[in-house]
Amino acid sequence: MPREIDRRAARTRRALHQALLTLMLRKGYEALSVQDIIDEADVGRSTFYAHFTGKEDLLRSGFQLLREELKEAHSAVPATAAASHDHPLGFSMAMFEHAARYADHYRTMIGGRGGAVTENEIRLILAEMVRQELPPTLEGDTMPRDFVVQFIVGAFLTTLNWWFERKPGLLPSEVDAMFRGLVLDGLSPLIGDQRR
Amino acid sequence: MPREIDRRAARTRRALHQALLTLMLRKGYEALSVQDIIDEADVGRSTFYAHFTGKEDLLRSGFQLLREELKEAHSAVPATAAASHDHPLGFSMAMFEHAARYADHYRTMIGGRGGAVTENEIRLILAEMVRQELPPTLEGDTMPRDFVVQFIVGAFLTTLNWWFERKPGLLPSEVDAMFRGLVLDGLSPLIGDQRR
DNA sequence: CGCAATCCCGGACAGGGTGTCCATTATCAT
DNA sequence: ATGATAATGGACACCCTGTCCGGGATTGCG
Repeated sequence: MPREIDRRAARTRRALHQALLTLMLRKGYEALSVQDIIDEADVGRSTFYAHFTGKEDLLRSGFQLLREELKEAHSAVPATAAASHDHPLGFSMAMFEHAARYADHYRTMIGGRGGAVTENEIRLILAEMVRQELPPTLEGDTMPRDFVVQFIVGAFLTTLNWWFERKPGLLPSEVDAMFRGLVLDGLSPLIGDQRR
Repeated sequence: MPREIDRRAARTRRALHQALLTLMLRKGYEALSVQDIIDEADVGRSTFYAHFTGKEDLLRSGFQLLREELKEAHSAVPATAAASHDHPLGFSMAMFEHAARYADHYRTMIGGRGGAVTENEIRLILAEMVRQELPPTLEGDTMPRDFVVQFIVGAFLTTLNWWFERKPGLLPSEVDAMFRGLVLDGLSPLIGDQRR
């Protein structure tokens, strides 16, 4: 059974993650200090460093959580009409569907001001996820693969930002269709154009 | 005529810009302190703050220079075979040709380790440049335009990185052709597919 | 109950970076 | 020569980082 004493530590970690999210939404990532975070989380300074080595460690750890949550969501709610499992871009589709559904969650990380590090961080994480889930049978050369990943991530972030800032009225399903269209239209000439 | 006294100030600024580039290539941007920069440039602390408000100010200013240099290069050496002036993506093409020719210069900013801030900074600058030079007559809706910009910037950075890290033997002209192919193939379905 | 393990806390510390101010010196224009 | 503009070193107050330690609180277990 999970020992109570572990749960205490877990709760502290969760409090810190939550504090980071809250503050990022308000001030952005760059402007944040460890001081701010532990104040928000109401946690001692020493305690923070007992769990994480620094600010970026906390951030990475947070992304790790999001990532696991994402993969789980993808395999758990398997076959959406469009984001089928066997489509080569299925995972990316599912990823965006997830983002569209939990938009607030994503807005925290993408929309927050001063997100220089944050946005690049997100980009890297997303890219890694997309790359890992891309079927290895796309093309021979390595360049197209890298580019496909970049393309998807770009479409992902651009579409979300566009939604948040320009067309907040749209429904998740509409934005989702937009994303799908962009990816398919733009990517078809670059990959084998399988099914479509 | 330009007063000698102004030139002195200009030389100081140039020294600082140069120092920043040199150090970025060696240590990346994040790890840099103002101290390092003024040491490298052999300039007093107070002098630095007399010209710039801080590290990022210096960086921005450096990008500003690059940007002017770029626009000048584009209009001065007008009609390359491929990057014609009247093609809707002409400026982007010229931009990449420039990057391919002065690869070392770009490698400094893109390749340097720890380039989190840097890379996002570059992304923003490039995006702004591309956006401004895109003909306003691409599509009606605003979304495709944002996306086209993102697409181009993504292709730009991805291709350069791929070149630097994976295929350093290729000639600038070959990489250039690759970039052009990617952009045209990927973008044709999204814009009016003009000429091609 | 009592002991040990585990976690959390506050405070203190050295080290380094930042941005500002000022008095002083060097360089240039006329 | 003289006033204007630049550059300088140094000092200062402030904030942030990581680390360390002693003590207090909670939990697991005999």
